[in-house]
Amino acid sequence: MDMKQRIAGLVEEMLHAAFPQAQGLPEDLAALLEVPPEEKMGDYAFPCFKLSKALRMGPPMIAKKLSEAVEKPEIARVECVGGYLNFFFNRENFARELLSAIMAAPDRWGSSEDGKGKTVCMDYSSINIAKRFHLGHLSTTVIGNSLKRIYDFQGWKTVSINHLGDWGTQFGKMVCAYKKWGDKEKVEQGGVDEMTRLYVRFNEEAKLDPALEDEGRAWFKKIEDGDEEALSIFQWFKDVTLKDAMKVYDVLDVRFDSYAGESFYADKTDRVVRELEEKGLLKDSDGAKIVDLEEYGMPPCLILKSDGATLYHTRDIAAAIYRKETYHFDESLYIVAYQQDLHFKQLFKVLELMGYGWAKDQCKHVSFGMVSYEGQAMATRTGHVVLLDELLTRAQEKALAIINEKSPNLENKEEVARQVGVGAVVYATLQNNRIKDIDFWWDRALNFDGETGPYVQYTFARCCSVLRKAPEITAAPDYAALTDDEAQALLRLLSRFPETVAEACLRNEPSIVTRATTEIAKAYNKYYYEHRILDEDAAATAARLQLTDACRQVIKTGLYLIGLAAPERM
RNA sequence: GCGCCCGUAGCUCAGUUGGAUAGAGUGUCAGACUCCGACUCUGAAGGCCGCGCGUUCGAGUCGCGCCGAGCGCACCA
Repeated sequence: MDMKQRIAGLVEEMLHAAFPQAQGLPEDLAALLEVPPEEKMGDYAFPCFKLSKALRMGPPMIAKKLSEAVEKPEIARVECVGGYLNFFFNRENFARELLSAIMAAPDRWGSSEDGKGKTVCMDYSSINIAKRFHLGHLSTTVIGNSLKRIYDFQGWKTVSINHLGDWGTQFGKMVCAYKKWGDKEKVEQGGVDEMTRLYVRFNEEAKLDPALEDEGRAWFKKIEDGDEEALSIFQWFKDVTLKDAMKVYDVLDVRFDSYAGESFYADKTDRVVRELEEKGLLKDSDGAKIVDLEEYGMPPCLILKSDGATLYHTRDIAAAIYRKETYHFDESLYIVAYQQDLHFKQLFKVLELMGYGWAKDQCKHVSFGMVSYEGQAMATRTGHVVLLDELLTRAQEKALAIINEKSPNLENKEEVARQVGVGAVVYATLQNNRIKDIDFWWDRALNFDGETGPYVQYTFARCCSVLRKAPEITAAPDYAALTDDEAQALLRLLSRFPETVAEACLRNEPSIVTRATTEIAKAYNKYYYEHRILDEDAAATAARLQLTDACRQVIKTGLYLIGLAAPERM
């Protein structure tokens, strides 16, 4: 049931019939087909401009010649407008075929086998140990989560990796501070906040007593060397941080296959350095070891500090190679803000220079915009931040207040409030192209009107409600009941959903799914408003219910793909 | 200074191998709906698509140059 392909086949037949002698015509006619800007112009349009040269004829004349060539039952009529050939579906036939195709496997509509046998690694969320989970981490987390679901739906094997930021001298200082002034109870209770307090105190005291710095570094060295005490404290810090983070991941319904972070690669960097050395890529520069990237127009990639310590790049090179060797990925995505564009360009180039050709076309930096708070950059130090658990909590409270007002008798209010409140936040994050910067304002974030997550969820609940109220119908659906403009507009959107999901996957752009799902919700609400679904005509009602059911299923899929729940009542 | 990215309605944004009269939401104003869920629907107003030049039958889309904003540019991650 791919109308686009069928129209393309039809155009080919028409071309043969009208111009049997023609040479040099385009191969892929489906790629030329367009969706007209307005519905009244038809369901698909074939622009004849590109044929003009080969046929030595003006586009309008070509359109006219073609339109005389063929008749088909699934096409009601063909119109020539300027250089366009506009196809109008046989509406009843379209409704019948499309709904049959969707209902054959409703929860799979939009899925594909494009990624069958292929593996994709995706690095996202990647939180730092001993730091609060704030708004700045939301984009990577929800974009990654959505892409995981989209790739999965397209048949890929997905490996989601939370590349923890758990390496660096600050952790030595933190352990040192804990040994000096820490309290087990307080850390258990206060979690990340208590660790931050210890770290801040360390830095303050180190200003007065510079010897502390050396002590902190010594503790990090102990972590590196696997000292039992240092390691156990550090591991405990990690556990406490992750426990906090898990609460947020649970609320968001986000899962990872791996938590191998920077420390995991600490013992894999020697090999990287050795390999770079052997391949003659390493150069000394001011006591540090670098890979010179000047001929590629980039600053050098720093591999070892002058004190011999590894760097971000070193561990990322090790991680990329490890992932390739462990998962044999066909694609490896890094869902990280655009600030790190250069970092990833350097990383991929160095891998390529090392002889890992796959880095060039399989590793991709999926970058996204920055988030600011009321026009200013967020800064933990000054307290100008939006903490994620606070945002999610407030959104849930707002949702609960609305539910108490509108649906006081709802059974599982708390759970629905979570789905709707969190849905509003996640939806807003995935609504625009990911490259766009986001400026956060509380009033906007907590507004559930207009094109929002709750609007789409509401439409889903409305579909469920109609289906619950429907009587048992044995009559076969009468698809002639779905030939009106509103039903057809909705059917068109449903029919294009599969190509939309495929495009979102190809472009690593969840917002495409967000918007397509919203369009379907809008079209359903308009249909619902203009037409009575349940009436005396059983066969017509059956058709309208099937449309409602198909719509419900596709909205549910769309919501799932961007990481939102679909409550049946709200 | 160099590099990357962005600039479309008051605001937030769609618009991708160049294609028909540039579209949504929001806000403003005006309406509809006694109903299968009023978190619904309709309409109006609102545009030198940052500016200029070029390529083309055709440019919001491609190229070049400018202007403006953001990000980045070696021992943090």
